[in-house]
Amino acid sequence: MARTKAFDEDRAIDAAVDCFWTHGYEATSVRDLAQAMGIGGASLYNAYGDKRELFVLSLERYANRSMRERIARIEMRYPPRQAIAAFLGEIISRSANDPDCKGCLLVNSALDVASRDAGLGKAVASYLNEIRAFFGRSLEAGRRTGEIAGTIDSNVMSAHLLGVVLAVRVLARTGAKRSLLESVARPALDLIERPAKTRRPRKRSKIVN
Amino acid sequence: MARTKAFDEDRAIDAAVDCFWTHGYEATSVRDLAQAMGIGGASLYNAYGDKRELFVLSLERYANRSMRERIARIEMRYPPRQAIAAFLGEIISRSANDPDCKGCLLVNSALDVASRDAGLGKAVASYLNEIRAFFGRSLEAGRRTGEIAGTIDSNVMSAHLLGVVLAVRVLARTGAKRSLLESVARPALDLIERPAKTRRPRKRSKIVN
DNA sequence: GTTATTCTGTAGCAGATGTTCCAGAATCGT
DNA sequence: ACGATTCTGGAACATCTGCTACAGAATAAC
Repeated sequence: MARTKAFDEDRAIDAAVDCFWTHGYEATSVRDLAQAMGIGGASLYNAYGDKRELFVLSLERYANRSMRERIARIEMRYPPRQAIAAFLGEIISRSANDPDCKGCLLVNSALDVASRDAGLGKAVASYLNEIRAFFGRSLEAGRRTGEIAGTIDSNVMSAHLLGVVLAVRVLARTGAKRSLLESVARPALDLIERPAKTRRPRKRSKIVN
Repeated sequence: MARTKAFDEDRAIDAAVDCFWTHGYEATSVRDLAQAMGIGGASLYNAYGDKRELFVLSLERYANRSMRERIARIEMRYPPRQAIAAFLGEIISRSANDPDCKGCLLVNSALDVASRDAGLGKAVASYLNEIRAFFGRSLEAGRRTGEIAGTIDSNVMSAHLLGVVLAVRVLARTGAKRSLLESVARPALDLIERPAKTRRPRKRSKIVN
């Protein structure tokens, strides 16, 4: 027994994600948001309560549609070691073909807003930890199948791989070339290749796109 | 034949650095700056011209007093491979004992402002490249002295090491624990240890503080 | 001491910020 | 058709933004 909303909430959130992603939290005004979402300011406050609450929703939406989707898709499609390479390769490709230098919303937020808002900081850290957990799972699975050397500590290496992701996304935001991004990742990929017991020609893992 | 400035320009710039460092470019207002610097708004504009110009000066000041000082000091004091370990160790220590989660002004700026201002973006990228150059020099020198394996490509590895620095500083800003930061760096440090030609017990390089 | 020049505090500008208020429009159950 | 309830556009709020105008204070050369 009430008037129905005249806008698609999902599309609206996607527009909000895009705003925050491109310009950051502080530099995105509520009016920018409302215009991009195609609604008035009153509707925004009625539907989402607050700029900050809308940002929290946007983070969650981004995590679901971008990060978690990627992890699930890759984890399903590739065996463990290739999954790691595919993940890094995809991040690098995304970052290299990123004319607006948007980078990753989660990483951007980590530096932009997480330090000033403890709650958001915890949320961001938790999202980043999901990436680390993916690497951890893949490393353990790879060790079981023998794709990955048993000498590798998956707790340590998963943190290192998360670090590679962060570094790539930071450099991408400064407009770095693809070759630099690949150099950042290359040694980490080499590390998780099964080291030959007997000397044989080093085969470099192709970065999957 | 004119009135002298009533404030210490160096101290004032340091205060500005601190503001930008803690709160970022956008979230630091000219009034915040003026108050922290202990001067009036008019003096600020008279002496530095602009908020953006003051930021450029602050970046340079920070680079000189923090990054370049560290590089010069470490490069002078340690042999190549230890210099790399010492640099990473110092970054980690700084980041672990950073109650305000300030991180690194250059890295913060890379995400905060570099994407919206091409000029600042180039400046930040250039500063970051100085870190990479330091790693490159150290790797080459280490190869000459035999501390570092000749199989290591210093162009690739220097980018990777820069990546570790970036990752540590990003994670530090989200309040990560020291153990996580050390995990991020550990595999990179292991990589630049001279690999034994004959099997012998792996010795881990201590992270120099 | 005069004078030219530079500095400094205060006040103010126009515009943007996050948020709220309110009258009216649209919907649903009855 | 009615009433209760929810949504919507626009105007308005107080505050903040970067920046400037201006009058006066402090200096250094003469």
